[in-house]
Amino acid sequence: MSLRYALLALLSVEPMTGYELSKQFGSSVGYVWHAPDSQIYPELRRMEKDGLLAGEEIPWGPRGRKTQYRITDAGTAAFREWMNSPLEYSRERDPAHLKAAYLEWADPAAARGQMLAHIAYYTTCRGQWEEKIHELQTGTNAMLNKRLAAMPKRDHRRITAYKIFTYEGLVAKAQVEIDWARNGIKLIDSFDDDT
Amino acid sequence: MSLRYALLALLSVEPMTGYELSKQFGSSVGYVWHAPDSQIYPELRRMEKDGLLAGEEIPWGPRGRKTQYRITDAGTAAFREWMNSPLEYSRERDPAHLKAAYLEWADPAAARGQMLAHIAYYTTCRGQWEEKIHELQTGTNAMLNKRLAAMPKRDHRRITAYKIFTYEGLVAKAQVEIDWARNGIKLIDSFDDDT
DNA sequence: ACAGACTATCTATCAAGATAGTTATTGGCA
DNA sequence: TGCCAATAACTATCTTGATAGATAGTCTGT
Repeated sequence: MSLRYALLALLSVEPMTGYELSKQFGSSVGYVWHAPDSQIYPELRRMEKDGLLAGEEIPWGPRGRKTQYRITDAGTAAFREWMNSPLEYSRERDPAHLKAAYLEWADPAAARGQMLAHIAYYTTCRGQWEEKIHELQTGTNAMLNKRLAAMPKRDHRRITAYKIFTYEGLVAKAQVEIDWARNGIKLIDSFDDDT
Repeated sequence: MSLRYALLALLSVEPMTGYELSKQFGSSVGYVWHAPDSQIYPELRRMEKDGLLAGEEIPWGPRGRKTQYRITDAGTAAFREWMNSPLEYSRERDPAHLKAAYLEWADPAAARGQMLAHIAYYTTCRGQWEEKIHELQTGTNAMLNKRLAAMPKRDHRRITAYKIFTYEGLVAKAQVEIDWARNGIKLIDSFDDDT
């Protein structure tokens, strides 16, 4: 159900087409929520049917046309309600840690390789998130600027701070994964040496 | 697909029935992988059909019977192969951080409540994981002792170390979430005060 | 003898997510 | 003018996961 709210979040800034939304899922919100277009288009239609969005067919060139979705009052209310309701925590499901618990089954080389891949993956994530923080701090984030333009000036600092807070949390998470995997390599090495 | 490998991991220690396995998902492995029995029973049957497990009907009381599954050589090989193959990282999907990015939409009280719930949830997790570490360190973990009994003595330290390493990673993750939410509360308070 | 908790298994349905396509138009550039 | 990348949208299938129940036998204690 979070896809629905991720879409409402984006459309709360400005109306967008399904295509534009699916692009967003590859950049901005994409860092906290990802979805392919094959999930987005049907969900948008469902949301329109539920009255959360209003779709408008707009022409695109001589023959082409596209549907731009605008959030309705009901949509805004639904989003606000979701924001005010507690989050349900679903059970842990963490393949990386599941595998780590049985690392003695892997060859030392493969185990090391997986730890390095873990480090590489989270290093990339951390880099992208740090870049986001930089954009937010320097006022060069397009989405944020659009959002701020539609909001009273006194809320600007608060809105920006929450975004930075979010990405800082993600950076910290990535850092923990990196540190953990580094310890993993040390551990693997220590047992590989004294064979 | 990880459910399959979580089951193989458990059955690599000793044969178990579907019921026993589903109990395990509520305790030991349950902390890194959870699944309801309605997923476990069909998966076990599929795995038997695929030759990874061998099921044996064993009587239980006068009329009752249960199926105990034992890992086959093909099952062991499949598990080892999974352990040696790199993990695919799926895209981020993190409702807590998604919500945090739009925290200005929530009432300060609700926002604070969610941060407190986040802290409470991860504090519970951290406690359980720390307890697991304690069990592993003091040799009081039943599953680990069974596994060690079936393994050459020289591997004992390594096997135990990997388990502890896993849970230490989980504890660190939980700690980061707790610290993050604490910062969140500070942030919310700072904006709520100067209204 | 019966209640009640626990063991054991199975089914059905639904939502969510992953994967891999198909179709068609636009707009820039060589 | 023709090619190609980008825009725009849709469809189908499959797997996974979530939720709620149905069924039946066992074991312990009163």
